[in-house]
Amino acid sequence: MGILPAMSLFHPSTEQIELATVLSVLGDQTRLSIVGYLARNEGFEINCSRFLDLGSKTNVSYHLAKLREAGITRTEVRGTNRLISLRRADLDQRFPGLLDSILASATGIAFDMHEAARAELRQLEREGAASPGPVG
Amino acid sequence: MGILPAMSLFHPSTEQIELATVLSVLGDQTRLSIVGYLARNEGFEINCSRFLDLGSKTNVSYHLAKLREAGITRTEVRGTNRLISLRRADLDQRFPGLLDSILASATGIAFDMHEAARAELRQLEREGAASPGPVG
DNA sequence: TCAATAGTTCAACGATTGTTGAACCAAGGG
DNA sequence: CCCTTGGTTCAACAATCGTTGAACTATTGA
Repeated sequence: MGILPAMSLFHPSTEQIELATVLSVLGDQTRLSIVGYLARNEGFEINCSRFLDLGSKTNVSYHLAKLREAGITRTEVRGTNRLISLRRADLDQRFPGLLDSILASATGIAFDMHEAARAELRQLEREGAASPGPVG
Repeated sequence: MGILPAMSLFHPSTEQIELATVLSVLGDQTRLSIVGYLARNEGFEINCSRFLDLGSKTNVSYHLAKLREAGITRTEVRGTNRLISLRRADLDQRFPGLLDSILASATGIAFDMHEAARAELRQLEREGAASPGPVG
């Protein structure tokens, strides 16, 4: 329908991010786990499959869409896969201190994705061309 | 049925308060309004009827129960009515900074209960026996 | 004692949520 | 070119949510 070059995904602008929406979207263990993982791995390129042990492929897709539509994460299309990142700056600007206090409160929850995965991630970053610097 | 002196309402202990529950319960405009009002009126005796312009009696009762069961508010039975208060100390202990950042982020929302009501409240506090000091 | 007051419980409802499998689509790599 | 890989869309589902009016309970005050 659209004549847009590469159908990009919807992201609310910073101003459009709603507190009640952010809170209700974050009021879910799975999503909290995803956000916690993203927070501890900022600067790395995280794609959807990284969260497959939190649910089925469909399910992860569902939760990531919720996070994106709420303005909590950004999803950039990179070839055949999506890179997910926290919209930390935007959230900090809109709701100062909120994300940090939530992340701090969330420590010790199940988003402690098995170390195997994290090690593998580092390994991939190392041997892949990508540097661990900020995405984009 | 119970042999308890005065069937008190259920309140989770501080340790039992769950982050995801708090966030999802606060992810609702009506509840956010209630909590905002309670925060700006700490020390005053607030009863359920104070929130009647946010919904029907049944509805307010429903939301207040949600807040209480999540550990966000405390409800004490005082004669024929209930006094509602924020469990600020408990929340601060469990999730430091969280409540404050939410309240700060929530400013400017509809929980700006018409000034008439606030004036009336002060009036009642003044002419009633109760002092405006901390409840309890 | 009787009635008013403050609030809860109940049953019902339509709407939204989280989850799933099957089908689908869009790049890239052999 | 075909097929694999990474991810979305769809239809369906059971479960929970927010809302309502009617009935109910409990306490207080005349």
